[in-house]
Amino acid sequence: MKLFEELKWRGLINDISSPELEEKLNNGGMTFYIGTDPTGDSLHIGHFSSFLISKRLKDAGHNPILLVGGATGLIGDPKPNAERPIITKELVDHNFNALKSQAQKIFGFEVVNNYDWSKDINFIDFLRDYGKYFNVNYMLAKDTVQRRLDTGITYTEFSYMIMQALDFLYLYENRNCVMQVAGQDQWGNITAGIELIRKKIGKEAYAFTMPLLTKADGTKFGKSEGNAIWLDKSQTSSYEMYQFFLNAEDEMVIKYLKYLTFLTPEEIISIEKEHAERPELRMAHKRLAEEVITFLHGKEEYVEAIKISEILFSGEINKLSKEEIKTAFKGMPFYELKEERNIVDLLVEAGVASSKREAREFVSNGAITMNGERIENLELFVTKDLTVDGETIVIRKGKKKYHLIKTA
RNA sequence: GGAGAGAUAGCGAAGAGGCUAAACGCGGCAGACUGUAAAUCUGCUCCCAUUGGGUUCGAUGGUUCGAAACCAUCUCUCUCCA
Repeated sequence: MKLFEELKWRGLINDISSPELEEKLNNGGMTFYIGTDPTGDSLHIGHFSSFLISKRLKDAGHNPILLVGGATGLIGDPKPNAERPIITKELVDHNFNALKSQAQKIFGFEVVNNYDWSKDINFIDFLRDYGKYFNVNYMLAKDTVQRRLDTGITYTEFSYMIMQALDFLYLYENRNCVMQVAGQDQWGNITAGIELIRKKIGKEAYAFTMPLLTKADGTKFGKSEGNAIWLDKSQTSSYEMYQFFLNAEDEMVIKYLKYLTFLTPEEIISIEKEHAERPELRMAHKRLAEEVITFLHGKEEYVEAIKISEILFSGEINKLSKEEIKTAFKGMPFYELKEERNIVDLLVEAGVASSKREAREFVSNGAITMNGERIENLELFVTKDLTVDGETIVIRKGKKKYHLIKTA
């Protein structure tokens, strides 16, 4: 399978700037860029899918540049319904450095910052040298702007696409970067760039976008119990990530395999077949988790994640040895129990519940187990005698959320 | 600058003086059923509390026994006009 055909098969191509891109992609040798804004200080699973595509292109002989938007991050990409709050330069700076080091560590990409070439453009030159190439009517027609016309959009965010177009132009002229790859929501910004390059220097630039990865119900992919899945294992442990993929909806799992792994089409097709026959075994989910965790955290972490999962879901925590407990919960944050506590107070203090009211609700619902045993007594007094190994109490809320209590 | 409309809990959206801690929908969190899935059903979802209490409806003042609702001023948003 040639590169383009494979990308298409994986469902990674949403829009494409021109038909001749197919051949160019297959031939290799293009320098391209993919961008993200430093709105947070860590990469999450959403970045992962788009950065992986860069890796795929790199492996096929293209040359990726990762742009982290130190300048565009100061402006804000228009969201569908609301203006973004402006964030401080210090924060953007901090986020930039964090994302840069993560991206280099995980993917090994060259990282550039659009602040470097945007910061010195003065307003008059900007209007004379670039503003003349943007027709407001054309800008208004963009989807990102259209959607904001009745809720309002400031000049600042309206200008975002110009900044992104300037980036493309700059990289084209200075780095011979002829292609941009991004999520489908960037299409408007990208075509603004292609247009600028054509008008200002008379050159042809290319781009394609990938569909945004969603869950089966169309909502955002990459959240678990309200928390984002981060790529850094200190923020999202391998165990949590394993659980995230294992819990993925059946109807999406094959799509995720295509998006998020380097398994060959043949392998994925055979997994799909197996999954269709025995969905309850969740072979596809397990393979997905294996591929992603191994790529991000390494084989050892993956093995560890499985081990922890098996122990926790066997429900027989009280049968574990001290050593096994240690292994299972290695690296998991814990709450230190200093003195004896009523169960309700403990749940709040340990962060299991957010208020006593909620803590009572959990207990009366039967959502709380302690060392594998369901707690239903609101008056229960938690003492050292309740530890499973002399120092640890394992609290489970609901089916999947675990908390550790250690006694001093 | 002028004329209208609006601002309600995480979001959307009712409410037009006491029955309102505020309908309904979404989202979120639990429970049941399952395969640690989906769908479905049930409960919870401002804060603290065992009954009960405390703070809310853009902001600040006021009218009233009593205001999210009425009045005044202010802030912000949208639509239209020049």
